[in-house]
Amino acid sequence: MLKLSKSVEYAIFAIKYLNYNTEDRLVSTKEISESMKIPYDLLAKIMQRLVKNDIVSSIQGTKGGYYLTKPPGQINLTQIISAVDSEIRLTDCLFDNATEEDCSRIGACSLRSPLNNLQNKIIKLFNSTTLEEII
Amino acid sequence: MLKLSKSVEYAIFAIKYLNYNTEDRLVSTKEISESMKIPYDLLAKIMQRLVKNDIVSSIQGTKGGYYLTKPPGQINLTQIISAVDSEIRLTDCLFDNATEEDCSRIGACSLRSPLNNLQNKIIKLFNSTTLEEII
DNA sequence: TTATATCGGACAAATTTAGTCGTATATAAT
DNA sequence: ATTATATACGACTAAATTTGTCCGATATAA
Ligand code: SF4
Ligand code: SF4
Repeated sequence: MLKLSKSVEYAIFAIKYLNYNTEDRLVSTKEISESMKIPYDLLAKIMQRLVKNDIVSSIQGTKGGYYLTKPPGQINLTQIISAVDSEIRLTDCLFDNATEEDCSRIGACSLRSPLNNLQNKIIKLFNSTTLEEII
Repeated sequence: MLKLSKSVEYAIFAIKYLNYNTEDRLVSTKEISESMKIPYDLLAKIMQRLVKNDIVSSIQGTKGGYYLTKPPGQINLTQIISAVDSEIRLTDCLFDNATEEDCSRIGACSLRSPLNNLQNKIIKLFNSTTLEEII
């Protein structure tokens, strides 16, 4: 269906919230969850993935929370999708070292190369779409 | 996951096959199915949708089958996705006359407009990607 | 009349996404 | 030390979507 996942939308909302609230304090998942009306447990996992991908940073413990690792202008859509969902793959074969396990047609498929070009264009578009424009 | 559906891939394979085999004869679903190794019943439905969207034309009955309505250069990815899957919608709200039924945030969502711009760019990219390049 | 084809919708299986739950760990405050 | 509040992590369930199947109807050439 070629849709952004809810998780990606939630991640964008969270980053937006952090961007407006990270002056000298940390923001908790609970605060974002309540303020943006995002299911707490789901958002918690999303935040962890954003941390793992160095988009936000975290401090554990009481009074802990999150803050943006870098300004929104340095965060792009590809990074968020990769962090929160998975790598962008327009088809089952469009990544390095794909084998017949991934798609049995892979050896003789005439679509693979042109679709790879298309995927590169999409990734390029998403690379150039920063959170600054979306927020 | 931002992926092309199998149905879209199958549709492209079918169009490719038609393009190479529609000199003075009709091609049946069975022939495409066997030649391209696509599940017959699924392909049959895909062909019907392509007909409905005027991408291919059909003749019923014995010796019936399909042929391309227009040359591959005049068929683009947006048309195929719309025909075979559904309209491209990057989020639940990104179409004309979306209401709160579609997304409760719709009234006050700051993401909607920028994501709409992004969707337009994707559609533009897909519009400019003709089957001639993919085939 | 028969064989072969498209047409159309209902159905089922498989996969993916969305959301939930339980537990462990970290840390500030009491 | 204990408590309260926070992140971290993984397993699990539920919902939605995609993929594939089945059945009956209609069309038409032989
Ligand atoms: S090899 Fe061809 S059929 Fe298989 S996933 Fe890639 S593009 Fe699709
Ligand atoms: S209104 Fe906002 S939250 Fe709702 S679907 Fe559109 S972009 Fe997403």
